[in-house]
Amino acid sequence: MAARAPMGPEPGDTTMARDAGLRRYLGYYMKRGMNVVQADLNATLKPLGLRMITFSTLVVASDNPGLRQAQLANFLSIERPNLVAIIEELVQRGLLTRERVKTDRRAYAIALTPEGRTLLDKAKKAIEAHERRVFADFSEDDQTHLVRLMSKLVRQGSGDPS
Amino acid sequence: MAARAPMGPEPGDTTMARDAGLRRYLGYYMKRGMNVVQADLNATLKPLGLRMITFSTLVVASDNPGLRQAQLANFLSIERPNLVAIIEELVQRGLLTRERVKTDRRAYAIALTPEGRTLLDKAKKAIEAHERRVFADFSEDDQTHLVRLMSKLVRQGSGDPS
DNA sequence: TATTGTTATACTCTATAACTATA
DNA sequence: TATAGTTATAGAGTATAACAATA
Repeated sequence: MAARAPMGPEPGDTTMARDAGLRRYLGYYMKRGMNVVQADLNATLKPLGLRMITFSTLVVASDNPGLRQAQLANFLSIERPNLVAIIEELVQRGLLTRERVKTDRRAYAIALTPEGRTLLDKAKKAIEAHERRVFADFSEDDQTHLVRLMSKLVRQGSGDPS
Repeated sequence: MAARAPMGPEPGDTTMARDAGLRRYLGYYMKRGMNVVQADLNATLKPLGLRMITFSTLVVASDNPGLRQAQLANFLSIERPNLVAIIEELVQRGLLTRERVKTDRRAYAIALTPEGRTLLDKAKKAIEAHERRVFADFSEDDQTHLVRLMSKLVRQGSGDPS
């Protein structure tokens, strides 16, 4: 490394600033916090061959047996076209069934197979361990606060004045 | 729509569950909150021709004049290859300069142009309005809590026991 | 040998338009 | 005409390997 110049910062001098300018924004803190959660979540699900969206799909399909894809996409807040490959993957792996609805032959009813149930149970345990790990420093109050604050954001985003 | 069957839920019945199974996870609340913030942030920056990453790049470059790309990528928590196109875009638009470092001819020193400064000032004002809008329901205490909780996550993610 | 910036590449996530078959 | 699922496509975001120039 070159010797320090006798006066003033040399190019690339980083005596302090770094990301200080970004720490003025609440959104920056949220992004960094979310990155930590998401990285650990992905690492948690990887050994099970799942991602966040496939895990969520199994959870919602499990809670709403017989759901149609359009409704499933709606509950998952993703576009219908993007759900197609996800469903296809889970059906191919024998985790979901996709059966024609008798009363509407356009639609498919989605449901978990026994194998899907088994994997989902395992994944839920892994996710619960993941949350205990990532939110280890969170008191009960912290957790309540987090849910309250995030819910405020979601209400704000939906234009709901309640 | 078909008449309701006399007993039991028909396929696709959604009398209650929806995403209830996901609401057991703190990460789900964070994801949904983050989605609201990010959607409004992107809409805010779009008229200025900026994205979250280009805005952040201008902020950090502004606070650390003469920074090298590798350091910049480090501060922005992105991989060096992914910064190349971002810098190139901002240089092409006349917002950044990229000059060879005299003492190390491998490296470039990044700095804002006057045009970059002007746009950044405008973007900062837009982002501040965005944060007032999105976090409108947040009290001072809420904001303090949010920063504290997110910082706990970041410490957890970095393995920092402090 | 190691580092800076770069190229090439690939995978995920997301969004839209348009098609088909049904309703 | 409208809806369910699908196809094709395109844009971001992110990650890794490998190269040329320089240290």
